[in-house]
Amino acid sequence: MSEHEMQNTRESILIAARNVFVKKGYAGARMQEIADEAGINKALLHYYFKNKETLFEMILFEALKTIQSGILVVLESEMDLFEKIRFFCSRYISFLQSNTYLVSFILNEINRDQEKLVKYFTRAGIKAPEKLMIQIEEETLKGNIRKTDPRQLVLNILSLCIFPFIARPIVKGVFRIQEKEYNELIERRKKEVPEWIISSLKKE
Amino acid sequence: MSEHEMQNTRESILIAARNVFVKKGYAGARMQEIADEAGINKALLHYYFKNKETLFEMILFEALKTIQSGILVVLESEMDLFEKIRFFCSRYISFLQSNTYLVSFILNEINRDQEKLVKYFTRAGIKAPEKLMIQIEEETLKGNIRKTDPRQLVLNILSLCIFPFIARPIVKGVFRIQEKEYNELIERRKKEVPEWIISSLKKE
DNA sequence: ACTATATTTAACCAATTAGTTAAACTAAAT
DNA sequence: ATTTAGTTTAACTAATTGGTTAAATATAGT
Repeated sequence: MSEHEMQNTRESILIAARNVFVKKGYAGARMQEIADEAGINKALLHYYFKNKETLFEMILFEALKTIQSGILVVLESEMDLFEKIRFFCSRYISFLQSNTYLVSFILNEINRDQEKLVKYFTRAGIKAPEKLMIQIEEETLKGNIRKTDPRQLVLNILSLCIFPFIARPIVKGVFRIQEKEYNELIERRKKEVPEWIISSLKKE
Repeated sequence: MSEHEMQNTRESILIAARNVFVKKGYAGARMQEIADEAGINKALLHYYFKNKETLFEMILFEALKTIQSGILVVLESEMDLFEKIRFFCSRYISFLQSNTYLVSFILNEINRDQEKLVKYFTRAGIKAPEKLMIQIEEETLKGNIRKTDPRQLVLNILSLCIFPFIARPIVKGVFRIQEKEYNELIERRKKEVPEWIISSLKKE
């Protein structure tokens, strides 16, 4: 087998495992099911990953690095405040659209070992967005925006971007929205979320 | 044993189970651990609840009914729009403050059996808030508020109220916020969330 | 006192499951 | 041709776990 095919196998295991972990959570996931979904057998699965825990942790760590390098970096960039909010929200939602597993994967384990989870966050380079928070304080001082706790603003942005992905199955069920329509609804939020945020910042 | 003590045992099992399910999820929860946490033995646990699944479903159903009767009813009341938004947000956050287990409990199983979960929601009487959505449409038509998709507004309210409870451990960890301070931060949101929502509704 | 029910103890079973092992097979690389 | 590494098959083990059972004990209501 070529090194290329080896990468293929490895990759298909990671994707399979990711899917199973998302659907079943860590405790509910079965190594056999992961092997099946990857189209291989259990022996080979253990040949690549020595056990369930390291497999899980590798995926988690990859996921966090993806989040960090894929979007959170935007928060430290040099744009002005409103531009940054618009860019970030839109890009964050796009990012979650093409990485739907991410939220569920992390959410599933959020109550399991919180300390460990936070350690992984920091090890993946995820930290409070200092640059953005300073910008907010500056604009507040200049009187350009309403007096705002930067942490609340960040929390609001994250809430509005992420929650619709978390609550998707419930909202779809309760509001009787089809998958396609729900996706369109999310699509519109790329433009709307930043405007809602900004209108809450503007002085009345 | 009196009927009262019997109720006590039953109740302590439900609370114990709830805690264990929140921390470990359905698959990760152990009947032995639930028994231990309830201060009884496994035999007695099965004497009260015939198996893990029914125990879990009873708790889930109770939780959903609590949400429905505790807060969602507000959405169907006769208040005017802004008043309703203020009342609802504040009350929802209060409710989650005193029922912290609720969000985690539901979240843990959201990817497990989505159809079943939605069935439970409807059986608990949880449905789209027609009254509120009509109010929004009316106010939009009257030109009192910006043109707004009612479903987006509901989603925004839920996002801003619920997400801080979901993301608590991560936000605390990443922003280095202590439990007490985080609670104060949430406390402030009771007044602030509705104002953010309302300012996003007002015409510029 | 008698009954019915709550509770404990302790052993047990059957099924599941993470992980192991060893032998055989395949195919690329040298 | 030989080596090396990926892969399969198939059986196995050791531990865990949901659930059961039966006998003994406790206790409240009658």
